[in-house]
Amino acid sequence: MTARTPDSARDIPEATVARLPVYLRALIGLAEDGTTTCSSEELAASAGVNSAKLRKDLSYLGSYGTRGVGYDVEYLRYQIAREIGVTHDWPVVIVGIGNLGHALANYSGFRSRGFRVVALLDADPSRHDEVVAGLDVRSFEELESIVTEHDVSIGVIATPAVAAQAVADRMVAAGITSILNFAPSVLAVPEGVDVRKVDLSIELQILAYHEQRKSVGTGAEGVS
Amino acid sequence: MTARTPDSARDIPEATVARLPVYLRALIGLAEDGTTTCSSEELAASAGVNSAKLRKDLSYLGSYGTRGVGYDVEYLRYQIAREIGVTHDWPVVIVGIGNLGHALANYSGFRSRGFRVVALLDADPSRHDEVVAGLDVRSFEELESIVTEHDVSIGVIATPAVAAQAVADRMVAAGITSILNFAPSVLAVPEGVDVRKVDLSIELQILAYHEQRKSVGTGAEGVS
DNA sequence: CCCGTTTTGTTCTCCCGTTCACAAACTCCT
DNA sequence: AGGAGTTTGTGAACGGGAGAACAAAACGGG
Ligand SMILES: NC(=O)c1ccc[n+]([C@@H]2O[C@H](COP(=O)([O-])OP(=O)(O)OC[C@H]3O[C@@H](n4cnc5c(N)ncnc54)[C@H](O)[C@@H]3O)[C@@H](O)[C@H]2O)c1
Ligand SMILES: NC(=O)c1ccc[n+]([C@@H]2O[C@H](COP(=O)([O-])OP(=O)(O)OC[C@H]3O[C@@H](n4cnc5c(N)ncnc54)[C@H](O)[C@@H]3O)[C@@H](O)[C@H]2O)c1
Repeated sequence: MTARTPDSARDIPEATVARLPVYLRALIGLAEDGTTTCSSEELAASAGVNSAKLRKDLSYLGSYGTRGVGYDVEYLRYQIAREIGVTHDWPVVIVGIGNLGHALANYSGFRSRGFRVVALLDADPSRHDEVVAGLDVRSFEELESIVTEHDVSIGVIATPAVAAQAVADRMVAAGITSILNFAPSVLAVPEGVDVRKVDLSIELQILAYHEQRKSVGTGAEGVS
Repeated sequence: MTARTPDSARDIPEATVARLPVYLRALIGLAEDGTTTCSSEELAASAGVNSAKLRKDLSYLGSYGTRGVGYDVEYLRYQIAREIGVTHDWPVVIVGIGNLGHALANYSGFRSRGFRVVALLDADPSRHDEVVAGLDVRSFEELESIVTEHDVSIGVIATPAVAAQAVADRMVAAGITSILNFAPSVLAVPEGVDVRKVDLSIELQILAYHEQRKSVGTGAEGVS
């Protein structure tokens, strides 16, 4: 049975969870523009969604708005950040410091959005001399000690596809419970470990599918 | 009743479209292993999905299997590739050749999966000397002529977020109708233009949310 | 040639997510 | 203070997708 959870721990729909970061980013943008209050309509426009959907999403977190007025930008921003869990930084390790790994290591958006890269690992010894974004590239063998030392629970895989499953297995064994996978491969992981994949080719192929259909439409298909 | 409409009756659900590239990749993997025939069960396992879902997805394309036998790997592979539209290469331009743009330009997966990078563009003149992955980095001003010359319909944005909307506008004006956006910003585009976004921070924050919930029992940090 | 086995293609049901529409709640103005 | 004007929060309808279950089709063995 599920443990009864005191007061928070309502279960937020997955689709809503996926949009909370978008709202958070929109709120940060509004705050930087000096906006202190916003309506659901304005925030929805900034986030690129329907305002009814936005309100329903926010209602899962609680009643943080004021009817007739709107939302306090700073307050809502904090509440969403707290709900997502990015009021403090999460330590992250990146494995596979090739083309993509370099870009990720140099990505400044990590720090500002609740994450801190604590180690860069690669299996290729010739990479171990290198310093990327102020961090040594270290041996993949150090994974376990680094995970333990920094209490890392999130790992990023940027190795070739053939190595991805083995890297994931090592990560899981070391105690990592969330994996972001950039390699184009299907990962098998135990229950309780979350995997999300980012796959450039799939995104492009989805675009290609729709693109192909657009050009078919130029020849009029007279149903109607 | 669906009459057998070999080319027209395509109303493929979006969720299915998003999985077709995964099936295609699984089939390529099977073919490389020398497998000539596979059941829906095997293919589903390779693709990491439920076999019923796989069969239903494939049924939208047509009846390409043989009952009691399974699917011919090469034949199904071709049919899916044709449906997605990657039997020939799509020309692609990448705008913003910074950290991420370099990685993308060097990514070999483009060629092998139905895409061909025809130009790398950047607004920064100091980058124009560079040659990346055998291509000159060219001025963003050349966008229109390149799009026209190569009949490009797909563009990739890898610029900072502040520049993304302006780049998208120029792309659309130049005739591009599909955009893959790596910048963390919401793009507004006209009807008929498809945008897909890849957002590292959002993926990590979704993982963080679930990670936070996992550790609810273990002594929360900073819960006030 | 016929029957049992295998596996597809499809139907049916359930669940999740989206959207509409509106009552409740708050502010401001007179 | 009271009413008019706003805007939130949510109940309900709707549509699409996931998964179980099964009938139809192909193959092989006797
Ligand atoms: N480059 C891109 O833009 C891009 C885009 C989309 C997807 N990807 C995918 O991301 C992955 C990495 O791409 P890349 O271009 O950086 O490749 P790359 O070959 O440049 O880098 C891979 C790195 O992983 C290291 N590595 C290999 N096996 C390892 C192991 N077992 N443990 C630890 N490290 C290991 C290699 O030493 C190398 O440094 C690939 O799977 C690729 O398909 C890349
Ligand atoms: N580096 C990563 O791993 C990573 C990960 C996720 C998202 N992103 C996002 O991808 C984008 C690029 O990241 P990056 O690290 O490569 O940044 P970067 O600063 O290294 O590169 C950006 C490039 O875009 C060019 N540019 C700026 N304005 C332009 C314009 N108007 N037209 C054409 N080119 C222009 C710049 O000259 C520069 O070369 C950013 O939006 C970033 O948030 C990067």
